[in-house]
Amino acid sequence: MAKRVGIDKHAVVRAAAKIADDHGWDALTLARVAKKLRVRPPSLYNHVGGLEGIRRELKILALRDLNATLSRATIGKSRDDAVRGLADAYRAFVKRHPGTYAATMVAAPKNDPALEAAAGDIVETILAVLHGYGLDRREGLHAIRALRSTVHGFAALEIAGGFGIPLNVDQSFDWLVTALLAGLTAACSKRSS
Amino acid sequence: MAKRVGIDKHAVVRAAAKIADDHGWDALTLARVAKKLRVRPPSLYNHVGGLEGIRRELKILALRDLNATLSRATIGKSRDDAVRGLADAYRAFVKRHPGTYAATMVAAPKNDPALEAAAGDIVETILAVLHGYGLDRREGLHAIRALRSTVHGFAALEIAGGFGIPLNVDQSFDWLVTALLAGLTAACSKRSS
DNA sequence: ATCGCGAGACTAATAGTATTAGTTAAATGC
DNA sequence: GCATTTAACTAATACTATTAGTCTCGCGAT
Repeated sequence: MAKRVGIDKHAVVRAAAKIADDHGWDALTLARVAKKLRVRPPSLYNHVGGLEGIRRELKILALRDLNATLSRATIGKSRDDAVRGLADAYRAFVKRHPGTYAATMVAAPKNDPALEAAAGDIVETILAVLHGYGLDRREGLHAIRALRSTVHGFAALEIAGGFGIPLNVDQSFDWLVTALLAGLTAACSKRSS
Repeated sequence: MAKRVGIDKHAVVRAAAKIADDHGWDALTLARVAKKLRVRPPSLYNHVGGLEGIRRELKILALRDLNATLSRATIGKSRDDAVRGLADAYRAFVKRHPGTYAATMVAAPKNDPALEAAAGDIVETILAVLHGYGLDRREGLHAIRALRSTVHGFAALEIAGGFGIPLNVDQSFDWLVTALLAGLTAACSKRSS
């Protein structure tokens, strides 16, 4: 028999990421991953916990990659510059890796330390970006949620084809981020008054 | 044989909506819909075009229901009041009908007049709400995208369990809408200057 | 009232999915 | 060099959607 093809967990997850990005989240099946790796589907169980396991691994990978991307996009910047850099990087990541990003949105079971750590790191990254606005912790958390909601919502609608009208999408995104920055500045000045 | 159970397309779609809302979008299968209607899966093909057909019908239903909800929430209001009413109604709809709402997010094939009409109606509704700000058409379309992105993003993250930190979610939503209103007002005054 | 036919249910069969159990051979460790 | 572990396999099970073909109920026309 053909033995020791030489795959490991990392190879499985990378193959899964490529399939999800190239053909959509729904195309991510064990059969397809196995085919790409030139292996029979049951063999994958030696490396990952079935389809659910692959999705979980992919989610962790996606959160880490996203965090790395966001961190890289904000070094040396502060306040509005940093927020714009973060927003642009976030949106670019989603457009570049739609399937991988979709993995971050699937509901996950509780008590998964690796997953929670990866998610928490992103919160930390965004919190650091917002630090320059001098918001207190409570306002900062509201602002994080607002920023995530805004960018996620726009990117999600964009890749779902939700923007049918022929109007420049980059400009719309810029408009949205500008509006949010105005709100952020307003919250900032309200606090300092 | 058991004949003439008495189901029609509408009954199928309603059953599908209930399943999606109660057990999640992924639980929407032909087998499950058939079971709920006390019918064998192939019988459903007499009323809808398979699973894809059910999803399409559900998407149309969802868009119409959402539009009706949004319209109802904004009558008699204008400007910030109307936007807040719209945002609250949108979020409430998503929380009340998560599966139905998920149907609105699935990619659909082009050239589907019923679908495009339903989607266009929502754009019209939001555009009417934004009319009070005196934005030109281009700004208005940017604002629509911003508003949709914002509310969709927040609601999507909320039902996906993306807000793990113990901080009042209603307050966060209010914070976000307020920030967006600040941006909207800023865009409005910039134009009138 | 009954005949005919279409609508709407059914059964059977196919193909694709994940998953588990049990097997075998290759690579690794002593 | 031998034993053990690892990683592949095959086979089988239980889902899923879907198509084809059948049957019968009920309605409309005669």
